[in-house]
Amino acid sequence: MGATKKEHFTDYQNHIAVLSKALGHPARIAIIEYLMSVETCICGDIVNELPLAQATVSQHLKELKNAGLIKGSIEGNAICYCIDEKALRKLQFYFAEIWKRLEKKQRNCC
Amino acid sequence: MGATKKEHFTDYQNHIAVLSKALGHPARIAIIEYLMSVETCICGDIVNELPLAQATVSQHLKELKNAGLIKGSIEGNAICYCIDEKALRKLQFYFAEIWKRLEKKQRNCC
DNA sequence: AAACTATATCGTAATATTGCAATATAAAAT
DNA sequence: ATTTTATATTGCAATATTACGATATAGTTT
Repeated sequence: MGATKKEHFTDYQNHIAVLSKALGHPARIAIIEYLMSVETCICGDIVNELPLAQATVSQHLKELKNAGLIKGSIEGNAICYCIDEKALRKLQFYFAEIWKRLEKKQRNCC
Repeated sequence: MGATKKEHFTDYQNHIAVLSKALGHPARIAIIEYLMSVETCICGDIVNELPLAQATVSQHLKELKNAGLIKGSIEGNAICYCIDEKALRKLQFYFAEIWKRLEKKQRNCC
């Protein structure tokens, strides 16, 4: 026990869960927001923007990358990280659809 | 170490992270989707809808409730769980705003 | 080449999550 | 009152996450 039973759920459910989980930490939300705030993706100093040790930030970046939320490429000395728009688009779409359905529903609820 | 350093981030970042984290498991995505699919919120048999033991489902429901994503009230013999629209609205808004900003941004990126 | 800079990885400790059997609780039905 | 039904809680094992110091890697600068 202890490991998530992914095999019982749909690919889509698992995918939304992976994306959500990756955003389930304030440091990673902060990273995404920082990446949004810089115009280009040549952004070397994410570490300096966060109140965490370099190793920790690197680990959070790795998780965001594994989930597909950011892309990284070597840019000389530094690494160029930037948002993967497709992933954020998927989340935007998912929650927009949910909201649409909730709005339509008649309110015979708690 | 090991515990999330929430105090270094904004309330909003922490809040979005809490909501995202709660959705960071396919079973909980499935629960939300099931609650959306039933018309009223008198929905007793969430356990039968999921491929997990009753205790596990109960725990996932508790987490969704703690995060504020669902509401529960006693409804005779069963418990009436239903989606807390406000929370899903917040997520919808958050990702819509992100998407808006991404669309506006000029694409001088990877 | 040696020093510097930026990032990744390793190792490890602390903590959290996941899953379930067993048990508890409490309303409903008999 | 006893049984049934629905849900919650407890206790525990397996696994995952979070955080960071130390170290590795690799490009840049001197």
